[in-house]
Amino acid sequence: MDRYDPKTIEPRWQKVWADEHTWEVSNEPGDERPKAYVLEMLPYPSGEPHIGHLKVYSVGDAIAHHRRRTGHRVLHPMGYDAFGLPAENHAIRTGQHPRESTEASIAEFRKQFREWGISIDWSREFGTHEPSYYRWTQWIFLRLLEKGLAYRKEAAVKWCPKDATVLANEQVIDGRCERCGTEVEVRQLTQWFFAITEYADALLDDLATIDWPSHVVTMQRNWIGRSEGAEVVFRCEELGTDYPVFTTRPDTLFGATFFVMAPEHPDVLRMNDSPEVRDYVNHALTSQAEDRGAENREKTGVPLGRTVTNPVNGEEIPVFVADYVLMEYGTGAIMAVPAHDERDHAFAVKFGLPIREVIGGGEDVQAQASTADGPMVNSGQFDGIGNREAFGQIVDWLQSEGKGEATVNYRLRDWLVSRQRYWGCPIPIIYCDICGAVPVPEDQLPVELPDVQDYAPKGKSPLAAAEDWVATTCPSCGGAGRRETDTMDTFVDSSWYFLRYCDASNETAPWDRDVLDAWMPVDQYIGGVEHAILHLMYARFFTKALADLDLVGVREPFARLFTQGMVTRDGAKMSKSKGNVVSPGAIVGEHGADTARCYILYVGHPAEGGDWSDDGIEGIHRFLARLWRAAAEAPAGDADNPAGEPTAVLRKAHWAIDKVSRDLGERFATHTSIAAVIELVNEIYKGRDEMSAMPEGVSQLRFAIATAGSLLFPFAPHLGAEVYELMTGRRVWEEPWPVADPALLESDSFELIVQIGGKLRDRIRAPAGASKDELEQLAMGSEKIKAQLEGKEIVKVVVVPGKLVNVVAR
RNA sequence: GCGGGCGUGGCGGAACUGGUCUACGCGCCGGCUUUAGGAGCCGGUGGCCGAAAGGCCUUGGGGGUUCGAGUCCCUCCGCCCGCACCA
Repeated sequence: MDRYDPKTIEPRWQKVWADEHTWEVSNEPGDERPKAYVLEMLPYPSGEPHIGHLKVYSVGDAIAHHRRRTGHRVLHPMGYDAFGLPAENHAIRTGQHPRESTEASIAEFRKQFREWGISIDWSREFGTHEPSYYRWTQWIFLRLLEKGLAYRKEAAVKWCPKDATVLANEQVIDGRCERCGTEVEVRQLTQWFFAITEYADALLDDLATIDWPSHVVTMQRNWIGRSEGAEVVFRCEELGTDYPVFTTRPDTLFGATFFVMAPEHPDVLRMNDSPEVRDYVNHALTSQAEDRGAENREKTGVPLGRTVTNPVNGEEIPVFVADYVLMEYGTGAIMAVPAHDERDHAFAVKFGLPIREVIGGGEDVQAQASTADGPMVNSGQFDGIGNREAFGQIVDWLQSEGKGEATVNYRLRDWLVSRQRYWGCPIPIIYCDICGAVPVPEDQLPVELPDVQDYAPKGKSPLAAAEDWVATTCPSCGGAGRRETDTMDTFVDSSWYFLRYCDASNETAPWDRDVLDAWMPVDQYIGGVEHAILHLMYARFFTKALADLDLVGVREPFARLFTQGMVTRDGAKMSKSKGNVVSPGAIVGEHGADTARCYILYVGHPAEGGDWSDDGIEGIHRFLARLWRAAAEAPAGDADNPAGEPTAVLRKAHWAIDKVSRDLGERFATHTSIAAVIELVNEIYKGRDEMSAMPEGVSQLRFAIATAGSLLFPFAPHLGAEVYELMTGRRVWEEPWPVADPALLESDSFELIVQIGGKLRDRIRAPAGASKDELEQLAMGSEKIKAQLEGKEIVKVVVVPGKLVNVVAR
């Protein structure tokens, strides 16, 4: 009883919250409080939680508690993104079923979350690998299929040879597999896709309707990569074929002096299949991303000995194959305008091709491509018109001639969702020789994942080995059928989990529409920036598609997003190879959950990376111990009615209420919130003897201690609850968030800064609430000021009430 | 290269609409307490000069706006993050 001991305090409160189901919220109508859906990104359960988990759930929990205590009905659930490669790779090494290792890990996560005292509604918990969940993942897949948003096609796709599976474009970083870093290959395969590109404009436009960090918005905007321009048809008379190109600069059409095709373009060899061309194409196809993508790389290419016709002036221009043109973007062929495009300029210089300026007033285009605006030149009927206007006029003219039209191009590709892996959600499709790809009927869902002996990928899904499972009957004709053996990308699982939480135990539907609409959207989403494109784009796409299917009532899933920074240790990134990993389990075991949670929120603004140092955590522990001791040793009294003249500690308590409310409610500044409570506790310590000596001081002291516990509760829930109960006998989470008394925020006097010409000359006490005139008189009455102003002419006097008086003199 | 962010003590970092720069913590120094402690408590701590009072300087460098700039503007330097031959 004489020492702060988290080992006894923390389990006691955890038991109260578990026994009373304190954090569960009902879906039944009748609760009139406004709703707040606070959600942290669900963890991927692998091994034990790491320090990043401690951080994200500490931040989210603080927000959830704050919302509850400001009168909201808070949904704060938890689940596990359980399918995925690491568990499967572990299975390949050890033979242990991925379900076993995953569920062991889930059990560990759950245990630690409870030990951390995170306020989760456990009644809504699930893992995405449970048939009762993925049944609905499959159900949604079939809805998308019906709507034409899921489809199967043969395409050149990215293949990771190490993981032996295809990858989505978003999972390829600099030509390498996002997971294992292996360079990806391109393969021609028939795969399942989701038509996310149909939502490209909506995904772009609706960014304006959500409150997200600007860098995430920018990343999504870049990824979607919308460009407005025109498709223009160049005809090759010799082959009798039209070649459309996409350009964002139709105003430069008259400056096109050659034409370039990507090496992958299917017509390259039709144009010219000489050994030289074949060599170039083969070389370009085999040399992969790393050198092809290299910046400012020397341009290479081969002339194809053919020409195409420029539709605006009938000019015949030569055709080249060159690897600076990408097959994936636009049409895989371009019109080259060396005067106004840097890349084309470099190519023209190297191959001695003409450079014709078509927009005047720019730089010397023979030396350098100009991108400046100006009047059109060398452009026939368009000469003299400003290029911006000419843009539209040329498009109109092309359209009327049937040689082109205005189009929009996107960088975004459809989402490839097939994976040739075991540990994922089976795709609910049956192939039949007669009926083709047939959806599994709804009443046969879920298509459960069968057990297999060997998880190792062999270029086809390990599921193919489960022959009893694969062989089935066609739901359409009753003949022999074979199940799809690919599984879905795990990002599909996490693209709708936030919807399932709303109605997690519904067995007849993924959710009830009324229940869903009552909770959605997520009001505050919290997670790492690493998902800025992948998860956050896919989840937005799902929400929009489901809205169009009339299954959800919102078009954006996450109204407000907060991205937290990475935790480093002593300035370095934590990694197993460096051996500098801090395990939350160890820290919590040593210092207690409250200390660990407060420290991680205290080391810096949560949006930025915090630096963990083992020395620093002692300071927080000391502070918590001081607060506990203050409560344990406080003289008896009444904490609710602080009577008498306000003492310094009472003012400090109100100041802390004001500060923490603002920081936690609006600025997410948990570190300065905790600093404010530390200051309050220091104030309590400083004056506790004299205050306890006077009767009204006791109640003010106890009020201040209770306030500290109350304000600390979102960050250190166990100690906050303990201290508050010691002072008031009540449960802090059932109490409203305290409101600062404005009258006590300011003291009755303050230190007035008196400056002459912006330089500090004197400090004097001034009464709070004094008028500008009174402050000015007071300042001018100061002996020091009088002395220094002697013989000078006062030009003007600036008065900032509550702060300073500045005299400008000459 | 393009877009965005940042630069404050020995360290992590505060500073709301321009108004006492360095809150809070770590570290360090001094003291108290303890059988002892790497435990606890109290005090001090931006730099330079000074016994002190006090003075001068200080938010990456330079310039500007202002009575007043960490904060706003220009410029240079440095770091971080995204995008990167996207036509």
